[in-house]
Amino acid sequence: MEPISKNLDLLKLEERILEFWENEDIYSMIKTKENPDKIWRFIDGPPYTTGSIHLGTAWNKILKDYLIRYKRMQGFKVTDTPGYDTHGLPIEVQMEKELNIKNKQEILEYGVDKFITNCKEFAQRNLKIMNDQFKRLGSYFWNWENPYITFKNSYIEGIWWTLKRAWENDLLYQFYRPLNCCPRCATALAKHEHEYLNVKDTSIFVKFESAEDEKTFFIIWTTTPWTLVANSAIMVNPIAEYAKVYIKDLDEYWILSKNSITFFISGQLGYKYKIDRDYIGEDLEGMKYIHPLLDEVPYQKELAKKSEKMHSILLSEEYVSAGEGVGLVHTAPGHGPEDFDVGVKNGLPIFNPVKIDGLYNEKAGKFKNQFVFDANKEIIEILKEKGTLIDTDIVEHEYAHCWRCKSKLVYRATKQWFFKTESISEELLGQNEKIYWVPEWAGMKWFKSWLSSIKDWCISRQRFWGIPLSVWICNDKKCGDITVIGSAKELKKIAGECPEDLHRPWIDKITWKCEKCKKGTKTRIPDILDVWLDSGSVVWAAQEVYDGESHYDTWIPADFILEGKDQIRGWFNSLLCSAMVSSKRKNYDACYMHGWVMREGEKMSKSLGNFIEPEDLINGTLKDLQKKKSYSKIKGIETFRFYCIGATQPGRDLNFSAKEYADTYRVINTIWNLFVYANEKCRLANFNPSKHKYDIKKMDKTDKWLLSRLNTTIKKITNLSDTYILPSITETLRDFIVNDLSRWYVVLIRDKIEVYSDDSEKYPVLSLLYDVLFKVLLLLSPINPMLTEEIYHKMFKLNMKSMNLNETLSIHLQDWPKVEEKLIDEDIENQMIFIQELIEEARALKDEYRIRLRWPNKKIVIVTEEKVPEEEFQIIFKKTVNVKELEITKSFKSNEDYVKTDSKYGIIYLDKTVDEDILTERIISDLIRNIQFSRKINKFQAGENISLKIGANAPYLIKFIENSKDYISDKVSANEVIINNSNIKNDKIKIYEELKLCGNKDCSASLKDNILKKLDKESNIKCPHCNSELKINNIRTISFTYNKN
RNA sequence: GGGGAUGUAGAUCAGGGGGUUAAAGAUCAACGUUCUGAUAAAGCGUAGGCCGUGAGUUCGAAUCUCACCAUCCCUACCA
Repeated sequence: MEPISKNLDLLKLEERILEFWENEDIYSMIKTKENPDKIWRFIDGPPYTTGSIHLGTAWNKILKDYLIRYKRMQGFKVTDTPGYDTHGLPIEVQMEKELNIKNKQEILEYGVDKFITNCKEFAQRNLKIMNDQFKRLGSYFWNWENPYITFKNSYIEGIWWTLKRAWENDLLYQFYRPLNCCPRCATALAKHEHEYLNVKDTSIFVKFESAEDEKTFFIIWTTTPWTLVANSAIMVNPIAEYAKVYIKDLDEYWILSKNSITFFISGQLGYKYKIDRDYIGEDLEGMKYIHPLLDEVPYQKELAKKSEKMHSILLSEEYVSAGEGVGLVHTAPGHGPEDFDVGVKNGLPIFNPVKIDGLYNEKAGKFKNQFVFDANKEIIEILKEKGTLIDTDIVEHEYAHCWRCKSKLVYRATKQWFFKTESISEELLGQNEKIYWVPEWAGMKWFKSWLSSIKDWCISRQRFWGIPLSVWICNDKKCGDITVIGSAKELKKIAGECPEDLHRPWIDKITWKCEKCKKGTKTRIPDILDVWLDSGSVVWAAQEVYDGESHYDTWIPADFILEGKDQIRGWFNSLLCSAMVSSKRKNYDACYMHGWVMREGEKMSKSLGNFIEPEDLINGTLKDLQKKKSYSKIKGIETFRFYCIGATQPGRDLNFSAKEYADTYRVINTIWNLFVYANEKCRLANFNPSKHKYDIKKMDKTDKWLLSRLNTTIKKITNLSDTYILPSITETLRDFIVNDLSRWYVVLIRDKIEVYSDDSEKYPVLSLLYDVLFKVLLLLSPINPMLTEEIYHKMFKLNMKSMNLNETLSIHLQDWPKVEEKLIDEDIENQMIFIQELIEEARALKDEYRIRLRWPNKKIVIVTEEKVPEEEFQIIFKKTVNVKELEITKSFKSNEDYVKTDSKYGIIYLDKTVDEDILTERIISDLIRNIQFSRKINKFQAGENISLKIGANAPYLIKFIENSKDYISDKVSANEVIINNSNIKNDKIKIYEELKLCGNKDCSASLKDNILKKLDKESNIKCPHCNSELKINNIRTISFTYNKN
């Protein structure tokens, strides 16, 4: 057994262990050990390879790492393949920044092939960096050499398989409809890519002139003036009340909802008015108006010819509420899903004059090539000039933005490809019921609610760096036949060729003669796929990485996945949807959802400057930690590992606080100290685990209690791990190690295992402690893999045979400890709790009467109705409270010798009287304590002998010392004790100390420096223990001296 | 607008399918003190809470119901 360093330097320790794992290739030993028949199928949700990881990513990987390690120790073969999301806007946007490219057009000018190559390199570069960062977290035994990467051909083929299956299942279709598009990225976006941000917009009230009645206007309100260009109709609610109102100030008639008359006309505008006539909404149907921008947008005249209903009032009960606004809703079917709905129902042309980059096209007339949001102002100006603008308002509302570049999105009708997820909503909900969610509400509330309002999933994007849609369409207009390709092999078969790299632009070159009409050419549609489909299909797309074969149809659902709450609409959603559209079954059985890492209650973000990177913790460079000196030691990642696993309930945000993080370090330090202590005791005793054994039959109750607690703890942690209740694991383990082991068991066995102890139990107890500590180390190893590896090497590795276990090079080749049910004894645990409570109360009572714990008392009487604890627990009580006699009874008659306290278990009486024996023990224990302390200050080793000389200035003290001579020499390792009849002089050659005692003989308490200092300055100082007045000339002294070493 | 989570000591959080008990827990911080050859460790004690606010159900509510307020999140057609 090697010594363990008293100083815990986690930074160096971690680096050493990581190097050891690397050099010895522990990972391949783990893989060799795994049982191929018992698989725990875990799927890593892939992070984007956009840069370095932050604390939230670290948290995520550490939680996963805990379970990977745990399941391995339980004998599972674990799918430990990490993944990286490499496609999509996140990377394109970053790449554009790097290349100083401002928009899509510039990419085309730069060259798509070069751009794609750049993106791939960028992804690979970041992947390597992130790989190293994850490994540094201690999440080391993963298949980092061979992660699944979404840009690989084999992966792309997996996604094509999804498309083909969805096509065959009739769940893939193309459709023209309004969708939110990002004008900067020039692509359509799906619902899960919208980010709602609060913005202030100018809203306008506009009057549309009636085409039929003179001086009559329809009043509408909108926050998006730019959509007026494409206005096609006005909607009203058929059953709401409307009115035609005469506006005296303007000498004209307005039609609007009755509700809005008062607040709007007289309230907001201050006009005098008179109601001319009432309408019910349906009365208004078919009334015609003149489009307010007819001169500027001449195409509107063309449109008017296409449908009778253009520029007229339509009815919609669903989308118009008369309680809001003015009750008439401006409708542009090309710019809103509801407008679209109503437009289609009424046979209106779907007019979208906006290009994908947000600029108007030529059909917008005067506004051609203007950016829609810039046009707002001009439109308002024009309306003002025409006198049709009634009023403007600033409204603050939430508006959808691009998740990557934060541009305001533009609703515009466009032709896109969709998965029919809305139609399978019921099935999705049904599958969700069968998923085991932690926390339960993540699935049964959040995800359920998401799935119930699910819309068809728009999967096509008008971009470059992504998986190309494997859809080829015949360019013959009459034919238009569609082929969906499911693999590279299939493509080669049908087209005769297949590019080496399946990305754009190479894939775009693949065409073939239409096999249906024999005239046209099949050409690929230019779109790429929504990046969320990439990761959504991982279960089969990464099949090759998982087990070396591509067999998409036979995929097996993941046993477990774990991600943050943003994945409800992200990965959790895309996984389930892509499995359902392709295979009509679910692809994960259990799902753990965690929150986000917050900092002092705020979301961490680069813009707020409260962003923490794992390196800040590892190197101890976090400012909050440098502020306090005692925090400056906290380095490395092990503290964070322990902290983040237990810091918060499942599903809740982790509010990172430097203080709590530092508190966790104290726990780690206590655990370390515990092992240092045990290690030292074992070594001093020449403890040999294969020779010295404990025998369960001969054990006392304290030891049985420890084994019971250990097994209770193993059982609990095993249960928590199996049911994925992660946060309670560290709490349970901490409680056992710190409270039961360090603060209680070690205190009880201290005397037995001291170096000078010749207790017959010494070696059995050491053996038990050793055994329990090893199991603890195993329980801790998935949480703190590096710390435990170090201790394993120093203390346990060479002795594994003695515990009937194989000696392994790493602790991570050991198995999870088994619960020994028969050792769990509830009665013993309860009795111990009971006696601990009593001990606390009794100690508090001594404390109240200023009786030091090392001073014995004659007797304690406990009056209680509770069951009397067994003899052994009473012995523990007597020992730890330091009392000679304990009586537990149902009734007791007290006298003036006793003081008492009421406790929740009964009344505790303490005999506070002092006789000669008690007094001797008091004085001698104070003396011994002082000698011990002095030895320590002067750096004497434990067990190192001294030659001691003691003197005192009172005969009774001399007598007591004489009587206890042997006892003293034992305790302080003195091979010689000389007792002097008077005080010894300080000769400065030897170490000299003295104790000042209270002059009250029955007290004789040794006085602390602060009391003595006070006594020097002022009179009327009372002894804190006996309350008698202290006088300088009455103070008694014991002095001692011993050789320096 | 709709939905959800959270609200318990100075801080961070447990608990809570109503009630053995007059008394609501933990950890950290504060204060006091003890113990100690694990020693830049550890223990004990004290103080600190109308369990967000207000109603309701009940013999009895921190716990169940409703409303409201606050924080955060999700969702959405604010036209």
